[in-house]
Amino acid sequence: MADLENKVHPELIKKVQEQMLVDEEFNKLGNLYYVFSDPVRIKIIFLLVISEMCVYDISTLINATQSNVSHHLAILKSNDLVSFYKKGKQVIYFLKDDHVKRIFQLGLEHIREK
Amino acid sequence: MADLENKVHPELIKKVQEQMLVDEEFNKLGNLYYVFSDPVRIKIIFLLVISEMCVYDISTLINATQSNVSHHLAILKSNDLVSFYKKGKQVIYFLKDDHVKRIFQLGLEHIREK
DNA sequence: ATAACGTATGAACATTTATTCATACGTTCA
DNA sequence: TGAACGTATGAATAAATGTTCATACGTTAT
Repeated sequence: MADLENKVHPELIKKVQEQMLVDEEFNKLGNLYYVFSDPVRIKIIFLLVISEMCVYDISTLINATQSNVSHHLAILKSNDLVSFYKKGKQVIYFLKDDHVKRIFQLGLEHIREK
Repeated sequence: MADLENKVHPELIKKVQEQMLVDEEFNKLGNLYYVFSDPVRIKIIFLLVISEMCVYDISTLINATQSNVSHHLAILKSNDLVSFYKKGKQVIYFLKDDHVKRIFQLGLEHIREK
């Protein structure tokens, strides 16, 4: 009988392979968290957790240029985390999904503990 | 009285400013999610959610080079998401914190819905 | 002591990313 | 109609990132 202590662990390998996700799922997960990974985007998410908001207010609150905020909102939009509606000249953005709020809050818990 | 419909929204600005996080917290959040944002690292996290594991097994299971996995583990380690112990020649990595597991699972729920 | 094994690390390169600037688009109001 | 406002977009640049390769480190077994 092979000395499993000193080799790869075949029983573990097998167990994991049975539940392995497909690459496309890992990529989607990566994209989702990528959106959260930038300080400017996290700030935008933080704001939208509190309330829907127009681009100008977002720019003001996080001290970023309007252009920069627009670029980041485009990323949030293309990853389906936000949607928007128009109100006169303004574009009001809001979170599409409650998961976004929950992921944000879990992250906040994490960095605040210890 | 100013026409608030067509200007910045001062009452919203004020409300948000009262709960605004400090920049350091936003940066920490960004770093946390950054770790999740790469497909290779997400795969590693997925594996460690299932079980602690040595570097060689991780490399095998996700089809990556040992060097690549080591580099990514270093990132996970420096961001305090994993820890490790040694067992002979092997180094066994494990998740330090249950939040990591929960964040992963929330993300998975998100991408699977709809 | 030396070889074999599992892991870590540094350098180099190609790619991706964020920010800024200039400008265009669409809506409202005069 | 034209000016002002709010927003979007493309190009350019600088910086950050991921992967590979070569090699070093530490442990075990001969």
